[in-house]
Amino acid sequence: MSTSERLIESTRELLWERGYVGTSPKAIQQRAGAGQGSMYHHFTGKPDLALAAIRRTAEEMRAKAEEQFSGPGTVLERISAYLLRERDVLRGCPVGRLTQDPDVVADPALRAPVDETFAWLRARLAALLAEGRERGEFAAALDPDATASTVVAVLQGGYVLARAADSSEPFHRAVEGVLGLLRQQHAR
Amino acid sequence: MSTSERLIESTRELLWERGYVGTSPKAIQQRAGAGQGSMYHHFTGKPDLALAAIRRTAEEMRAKAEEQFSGPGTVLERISAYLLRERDVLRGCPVGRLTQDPDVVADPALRAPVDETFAWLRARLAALLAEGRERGEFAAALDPDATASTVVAVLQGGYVLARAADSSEPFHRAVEGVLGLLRQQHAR
DNA sequence: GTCTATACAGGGATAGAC
DNA sequence: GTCTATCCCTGTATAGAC
Repeated sequence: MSTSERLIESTRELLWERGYVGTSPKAIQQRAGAGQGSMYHHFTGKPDLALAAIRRTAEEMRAKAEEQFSGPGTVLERISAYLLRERDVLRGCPVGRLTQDPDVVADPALRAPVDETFAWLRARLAALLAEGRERGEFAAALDPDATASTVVAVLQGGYVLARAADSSEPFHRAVEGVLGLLRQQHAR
Repeated sequence: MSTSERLIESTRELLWERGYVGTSPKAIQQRAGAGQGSMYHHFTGKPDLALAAIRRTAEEMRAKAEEQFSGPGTVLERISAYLLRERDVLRGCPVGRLTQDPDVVADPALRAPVDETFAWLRARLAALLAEGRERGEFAAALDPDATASTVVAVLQGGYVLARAADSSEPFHRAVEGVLGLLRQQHAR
């Protein structure tokens, strides 16, 4: 792996673990096994490197979600597969955590990939839910847009609850809860 | 207001805005209009002051939630009142944001108030939901514990989506979505 | 491309005067 | 109780040699 690759990967890890404010160029260099000179040769500075890292993480997150969304089964089955997918719950969401970083949110360039990721997720889930409703899988009263946001929020909030409790239990509860509510829509 | 009071209040604001890592003693002192000496006279250091601030914020959050929970109306009405309460959405949750602070989560003393707050919230909502089910407000199939976690997660995740989009819209969508799902439980 | 040297502000705290 | 001085480390970079 090239030095610039290693720098990006190290930055991705550190942003996930410690956020933007908590990640120093020095820490990045050490983890990547690169010197100062290398880093400032390949990137103009911390924001530039962070941007590359955030873009890649966002892209990866969308790709992984799409795997479940375009998988086999009914809409409810695909949404369940997405929600129940193996996740490193206590580490939280590498994209969602950035929303708590004032320096990320304040910089339009850094916030953009985060914004786009959640916008895409919500739209994709809304389309799925609308398709399910069309097929009679869900009650006509179900609001696809609102419910899509709810589903994404349950995941993001589930991570928060898990980290607060230092246990993945509340995350799984929250997912179970929203799936139960969706199933009731189904069973009517 | 006493100096020590002002230090705590300034810390609360800064923790909310910038998190633990992003908040320096110097910034706290400046906002409080206090010198270094004052701060280190009243508190042993940054963690000590943060603990006082976090405790107070957590307490306040529980008190505000309890206002809605013990208010008038059916269970669904009280939960709706809680979810629809006026909130400063783009600022996020002052307690939930701490879960993204590695230094807070790593320190049992700092994490404790955060943990207790969400544990209390989930238990309180679960009790309400169980009461509603008992009264026939909700389907017998509703799982109070899981649904309680879902409701709390929707709020916490709603904040994440709002900050990502730099708009309170996704927050309100997510709330609307979960309320819709709860109402369907009701209308059956 | 990578290294080392250098710079300078800020973080976080202690010491001692008042 | 509060103030100022001082301390050492880290953050974030720039400069220039190799």
